[in-house]
Amino acid sequence: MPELAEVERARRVWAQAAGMVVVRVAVRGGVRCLREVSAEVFEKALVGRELSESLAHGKQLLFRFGEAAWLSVHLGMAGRLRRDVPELVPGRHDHLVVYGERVALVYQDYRQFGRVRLDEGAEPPRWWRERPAALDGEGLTVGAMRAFLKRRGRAPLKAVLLMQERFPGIGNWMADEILWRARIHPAQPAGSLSARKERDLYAAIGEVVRGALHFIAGQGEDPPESWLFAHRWRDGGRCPVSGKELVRERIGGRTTCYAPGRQRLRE
DNA sequence: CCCCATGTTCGACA
DNA sequence: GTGTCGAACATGGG
Repeated sequence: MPELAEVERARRVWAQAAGMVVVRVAVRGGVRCLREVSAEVFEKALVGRELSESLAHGKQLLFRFGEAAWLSVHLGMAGRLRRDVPELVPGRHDHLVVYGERVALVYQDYRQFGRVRLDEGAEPPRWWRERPAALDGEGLTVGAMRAFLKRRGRAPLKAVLLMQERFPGIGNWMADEILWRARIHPAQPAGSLSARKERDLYAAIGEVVRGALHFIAGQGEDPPESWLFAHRWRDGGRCPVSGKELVRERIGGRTTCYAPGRQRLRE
């Protein structure tokens, strides 16, 4: 689930409990996603503190407890955040539960590709302060995008769009959606776009990001049938514009869906 | 049993 | 050093 819009949705789930005071923390020992942080460290940092801030950026989540404890969550491939009852007995995949009087905040992740960390300090951790420009609003400029594409000139665009250092929050389906909308073949080398195609790509990034946030984070529903999203995993799925059969192929190390004809490789 | 999965990282190799 | 690619991570579903 977790690309930028699902991550924002997850943020809102915990943010609903803003102000709750932590009474207890439960941690599953020895799980990969909690790595270096022990139960005692979580307890010491969180108990008695209130959930004071909830932030999301790209695929990163950051929750502040009290003044100086920062709990960060990356959902990996299968992580989810939920609220549950304060009597909750953690299930097999509930790796971290932060209990308040009236609610429990749960991090669950059956594949354990996610990651939870704890940082302390009056300011957000360094990695957060140095995060790349966001993709909604005016954060990413065409110039910055173009420079990045040139630097990764020979790599397929599909792979480049997945690079979080420049396109934070874009994942497999959003990258496909963006290229489909911009009518660019996913294997097109990043450095080979015409000025016009660069503008198309830039516009498509903005549209897909804003649309995904609107539908998924805002409304809590999937994007409409007019998006590639609704068709990409169906066998025999067809391009919602041309009606032609979609193709699935491995490009840039990931399964990629595109509409041949609409998205052609060019010189 | 085999293959696949909305992600990241690490080691091998050019 | 730079850049790319596949495997590995842990689990479940088809």
